[in-house]
Amino acid sequence: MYLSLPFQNSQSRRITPLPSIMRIEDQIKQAAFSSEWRKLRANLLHTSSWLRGELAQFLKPFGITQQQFNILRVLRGQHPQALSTQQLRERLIGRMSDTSRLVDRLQQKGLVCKEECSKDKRLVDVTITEKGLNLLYQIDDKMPILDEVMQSLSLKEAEILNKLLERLRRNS
Amino acid sequence: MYLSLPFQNSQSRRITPLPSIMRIEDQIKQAAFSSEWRKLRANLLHTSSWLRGELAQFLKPFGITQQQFNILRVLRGQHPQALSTQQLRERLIGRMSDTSRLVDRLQQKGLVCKEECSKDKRLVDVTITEKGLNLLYQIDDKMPILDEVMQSLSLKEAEILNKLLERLRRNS
DNA sequence: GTAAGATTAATGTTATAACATTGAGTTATC
DNA sequence: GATAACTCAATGTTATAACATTAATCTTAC
Repeated sequence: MYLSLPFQNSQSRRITPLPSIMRIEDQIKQAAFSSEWRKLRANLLHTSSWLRGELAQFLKPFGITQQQFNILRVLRGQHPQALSTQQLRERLIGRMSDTSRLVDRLQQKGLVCKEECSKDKRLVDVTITEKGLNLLYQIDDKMPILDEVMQSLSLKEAEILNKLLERLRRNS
Repeated sequence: MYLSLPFQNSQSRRITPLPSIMRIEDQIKQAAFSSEWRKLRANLLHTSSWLRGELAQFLKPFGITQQQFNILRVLRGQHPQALSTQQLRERLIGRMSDTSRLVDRLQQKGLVCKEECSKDKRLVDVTITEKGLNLLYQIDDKMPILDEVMQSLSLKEAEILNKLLERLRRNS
C-alpha cells in the first residue's frame, strides 16, 4: 500500500548490516538478495495498489466496494444457503475484522439478508438476495473489461507469476 | 485487498461471455487466459495483503504506520532539504490523497517539522527532524528481520518476479 | 443444574484511502 | 493593477483495516 520505491530514490543507501565473519563474496551475495527482495516487496505493493485502484474504478458504477463485492461473491457461492458472519470471515482473505459492518452496509443496500439463527442465537444467518444476485450477474458481464488490464502478460507469464507468488507465500 | 480467491471457491462458474464468432479452440484459449489472469489478480492482492500485514507488524514497535514510514524515508532522501506537501505526495506511490493529515500525525510525534514557505505562502515546507532520522536508523538496523519473510524465493526467482511485475504494469 | 469459560456479533477507536469541497494565495490576461 | 483562473493545504465524508472491548449466548466442568 503505497510503499515508496526505495530503489528509485536515493533514500536507502544504508544496506543490511552484515555479520563481519562473512566472506566478502557472501556479503555481496546477501546484499544482492536483500536488495532484490526489497525491490520485490515494493514492486508487489505498488502493483497491488494499482490493481486495487482499477478494481475500485470498475466497481464504482455498480455502487459497491471491493470488500462488498467479495462478500457477495462468497455468499453467491453458498446460495441459497446462509453463512454466519464468522463463516463469511473465514472464507475471505485477510483478517477481515470488520465483517459485521460490511454486512450491515450490504443489508442497507438490500443486497443481503440478515436473520438471527434459530439454532444458535449468537449467530446471524446472512444470505444473498435476488437483488444481490442480479447485481453480480451484471458485474460478471462486464468482467472482460477488468481482464483487459492484465493483457500485458502472456498466459505462460501469468502462470509463472502465479507459481512464484504461491511459492513466496509458502511459509505463510 | 482481501479479494476472495475465486479459483478456490465455487463462486465464479460464469466465465467471460465470449463473442460467438470465435472458434471453439480460441474460446477455450481465451477462457484459459481469463482464468489465469483472474487467478493472478487474486494472487497479487492476496500476497500484498500478507506483505502489508508483515510490514505493519514490523513497524508497530516503532510506533509508526506504513504510510508514515514511507513519508519519513522520502524526507530522509531529501534531508536537509524541505519538501512541500505536494512534492511529498508526488514521490509516494498511489494517489496519497491524505498527505496533509499524515504529515500532521508525524509532526505530533515530533518526527517532522512543518513551516510555512516564505516564497509561496500556499506551500508548507516539511522536513525530517533529528528524532525522525534516528527512528529511521533504528528501523534500518532491524530491516533484515523483515527481509526474512521473502526468503522463500531465490535471487533468480525474485528477479523474474520483478521483471514480470514491471511488465504487468507496463500499460499503466 | 449452575458457575466458569469460550464463542460470537456488535461496537468503539485510530489510521488509512479516495473523493469532494473550501479558502487562502499566486499567476495570467487584459 | 483588477480580476479571472489556477494551485495548494486543509478539511469533510464514507468506507476500509486492525485492534480492543462488550454483551449475549452457548458449552463444559463440576
